[in-house]
Amino acid sequence: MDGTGWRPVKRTRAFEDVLAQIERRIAEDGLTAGDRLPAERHLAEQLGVSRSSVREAMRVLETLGVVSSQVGRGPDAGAVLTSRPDSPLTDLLRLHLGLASLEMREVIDARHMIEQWAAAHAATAGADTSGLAAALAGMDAATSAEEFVEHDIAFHRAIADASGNRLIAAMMRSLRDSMRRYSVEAVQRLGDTSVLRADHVRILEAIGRGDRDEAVRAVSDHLAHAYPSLFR
Amino acid sequence: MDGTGWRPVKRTRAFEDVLAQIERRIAEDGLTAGDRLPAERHLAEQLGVSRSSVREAMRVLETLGVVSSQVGRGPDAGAVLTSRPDSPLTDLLRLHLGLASLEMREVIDARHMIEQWAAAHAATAGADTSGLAAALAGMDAATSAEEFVEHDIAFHRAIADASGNRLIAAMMRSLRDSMRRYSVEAVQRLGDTSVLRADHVRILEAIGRGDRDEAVRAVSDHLAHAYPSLFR
DNA sequence: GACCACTGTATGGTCAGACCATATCTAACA
DNA sequence: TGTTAGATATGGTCTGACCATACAGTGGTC
Repeated sequence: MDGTGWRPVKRTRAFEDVLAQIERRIAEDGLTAGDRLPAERHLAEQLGVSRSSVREAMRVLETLGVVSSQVGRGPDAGAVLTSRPDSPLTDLLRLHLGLASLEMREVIDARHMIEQWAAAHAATAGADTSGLAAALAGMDAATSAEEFVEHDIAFHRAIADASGNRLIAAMMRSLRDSMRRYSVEAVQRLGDTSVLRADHVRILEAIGRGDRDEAVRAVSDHLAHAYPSLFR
Repeated sequence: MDGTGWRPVKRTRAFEDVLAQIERRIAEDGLTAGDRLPAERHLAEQLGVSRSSVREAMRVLETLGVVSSQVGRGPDAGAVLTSRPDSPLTDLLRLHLGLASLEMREVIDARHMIEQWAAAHAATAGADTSGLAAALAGMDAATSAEEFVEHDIAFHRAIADASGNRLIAAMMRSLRDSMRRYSVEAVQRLGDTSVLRADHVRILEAIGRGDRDEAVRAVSDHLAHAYPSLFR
């Protein structure tokens, strides 16, 4: 004991204080996407820290998809609150895949779970399937694996968006984006995409007529065809 | 036209270069959790940028749960690669809930999806249920809603961990952490927790005897009891 | 030899101040 | 009225300094 009072292990860093203050203000003032934060120099003065610390906090918020910074002057300049949960999720997954702290198997399992959920909800909600049809046409017209995958992504993305849950849709987009390269390789390895095409048609039709169970089965079969090595 | 050649809209910022370089090195050198990054000053010199820019990149990586920084000297000091997808996910969800860019309904739907998946896989895998039983005992002994929720979180977390998918388990933990406050209110509003207890016992037993379908149903019923206002 | 206190040093954390690039605003001017 | 030139506020970057921390070494003491 030192008799001077006690200090817990962790000192909070200056930028963490800034983060907490900003988060508090967001909650208290009810700030939402589109609202502006004070300029870095003003925040630094108000909070009694250096501009560097404010900037580090800004980087964190930007990384989390909560603010976006523009230079210059005027109503659109400075740090503006945004709402982009996708790109942080994508970065997160990509980096952790790179670090080998996640295996592709786990990512594909997660995708399986989300795709089934989204297809079921899209079918139940009687979603508009014109976007799906357009993506399908894009796949038919594709002349390279990369191009095919782009439209494939658009197809599955449309299902997720149609599910009506923005969080789950964001997860879906991030998963798909972070495994884009792997998908291209999978398509190249497969060579023939006619099986995938048939799967897509089956999914589209099941959703179109609101057949939930068939939509779920179709998605499941589709993933098994696309990544045969990962399914027993 | 200015005749001097053309410049695309977006200039990359210095810290973004640093990020790209570090990510490249992680991929090329096959760095994984536990490996150290060069010191900030060295990185700054190697990459030809200021230390501030390196620090901003570090904040980003730290936010994404990829590095962790320690001061001091020795083998454990400096920036060390880590693997914590949980805390970034939690921060992400908490901030976006605060920003009202996500609704609680969406978060609970996502939780529903993940809980069902995890319960099904835990049941199929014949998971050890001793952790679940311990959490159940903790809930029985709890004397406040906060305490109850802590053990409740532990219970559901154990199911997610038993599913064998680290990504999905991380999603589960993050979802649950970000809605901790809401859970406490829900328990207080409910008053009597005997219904929840019965649900937990039912889930535990279904997983214990490997009854996948019953586990899924039990989880679904449980969430309906816990958040009655969000289920039709 | 074993232990302990002191000093050195590499690390991240923080700050102050300067300058640049950019985008808008303002006022003078034609 | 339209245009242009300057003023200004913003983020982006750099430099250099100093602090706090925690280990590495060094030397002394027992």
